[in-house]
Amino acid sequence: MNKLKQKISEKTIERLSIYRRYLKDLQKNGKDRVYSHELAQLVSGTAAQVRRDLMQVGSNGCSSKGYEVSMLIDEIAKLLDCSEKQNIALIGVGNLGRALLGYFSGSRENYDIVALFDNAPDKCGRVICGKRCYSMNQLTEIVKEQKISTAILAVPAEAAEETAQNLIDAGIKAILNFAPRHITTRSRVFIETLDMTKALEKAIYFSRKNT
Amino acid sequence: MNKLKQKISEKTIERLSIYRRYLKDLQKNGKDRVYSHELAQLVSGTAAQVRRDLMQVGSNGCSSKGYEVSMLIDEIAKLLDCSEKQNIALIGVGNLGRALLGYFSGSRENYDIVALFDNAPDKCGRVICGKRCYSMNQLTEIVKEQKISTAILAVPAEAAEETAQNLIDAGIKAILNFAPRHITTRSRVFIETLDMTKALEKAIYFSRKNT
DNA sequence: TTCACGCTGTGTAATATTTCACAATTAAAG
DNA sequence: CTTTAATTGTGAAATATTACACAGCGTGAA
Repeated sequence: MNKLKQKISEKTIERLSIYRRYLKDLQKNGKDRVYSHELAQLVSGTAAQVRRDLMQVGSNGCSSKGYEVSMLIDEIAKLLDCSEKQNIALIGVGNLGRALLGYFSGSRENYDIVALFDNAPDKCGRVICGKRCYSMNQLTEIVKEQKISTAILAVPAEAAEETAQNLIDAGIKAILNFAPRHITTRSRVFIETLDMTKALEKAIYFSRKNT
Repeated sequence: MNKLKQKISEKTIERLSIYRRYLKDLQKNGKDRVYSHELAQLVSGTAAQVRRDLMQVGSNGCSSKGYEVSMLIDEIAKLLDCSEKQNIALIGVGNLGRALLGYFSGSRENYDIVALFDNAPDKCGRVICGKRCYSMNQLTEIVKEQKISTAILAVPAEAAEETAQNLIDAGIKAILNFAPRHITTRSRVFIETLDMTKALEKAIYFSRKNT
């Protein structure tokens, strides 16, 4: 029934994350069923697209009653989440880094920032927002010790590439990069860049085109 | 020569922004020519793709010498930038908002954050990082007064949709949304959502899939 | 000049992603 | 039970995006 291991596209993974967040809201509000066209609005997509996405998680929609919210959440979790909680490192504890620390701290079930890294002497050694800050030369050690799989990179642009390489060398498997640099690597590490400058310039461009 | 007004895709606009940032670096370093395959590395793309992108800005590449850096920068600016500097509003002056304010302040030539908005009484009325913070009910007034075209939305998820609607009503033409909510609207306003939670969950997912 | 090389510009092919459209299924009403 | 209305799952079409491949041109060397 479940066609095992057809690779799921990045776009679908992104949408699944969005669906799940909304489904959890629905659950909180006591709604226990949902239709594909309701989810479609969330991503400015079509109902058919939603159904295709959900098929890939082994969907269990019911004709004319839609999908069961709690089951969908479970199915998506089975796909997106690892069985054990994922440990995340935050690299760079400047203004942006601290904001991200606050943003990602709290009620996350399946991942958590467990270590900070920064070379500034006034930061490393300290505990910031409840997390210990280490210097970069402890990276490999801590990554191993805490089984950290993923890093959030919030260092200045000039330091991004070198730092990313250090992360890769330390055994990190994925990087969420906030520095305005697209990082290239020949390794199999997954790098997702959230380029805020690019996004703002794009928004400014289309502010004039969408009359 | 320049085939007027074939619509340029969002993806191309994003890449152009990235090319330009790199080109400015090259210029600073005294390099005055660049090949399409050099730019291709930046976006993990192919040389052909870069050449297609550059064609759309009216490219002027020269066989066997590549593109002239300063001319490319000018051509891209002619496409991406407006003639006058764009005024930006930042909505939500929490931790993330302040970090974004720092991030986007400084040496930007073609846009600038000129006004902050937040309803917290300890913030509105004050000047933060050199920018005045207003309360949300002054929005329409200030947007008109300062000719603000674009807003950066950094409010909590619960407030995102309502605030976005207020922005649209006030005449904003584009929104860069940092709240973890996908905002739907029937208006022609351009909305770009930078969904950090989605991005992190995606990174975590692929940290396990990329062997 | 002539040749060889390397790069651009672009038609065409290939791939990825989304949408359409409809048979099958379920629920509910009569 | 039969009919009606609504929704799912999915093949096939449509669209969007990327990559290939090569003609043509400029450059530099002989």
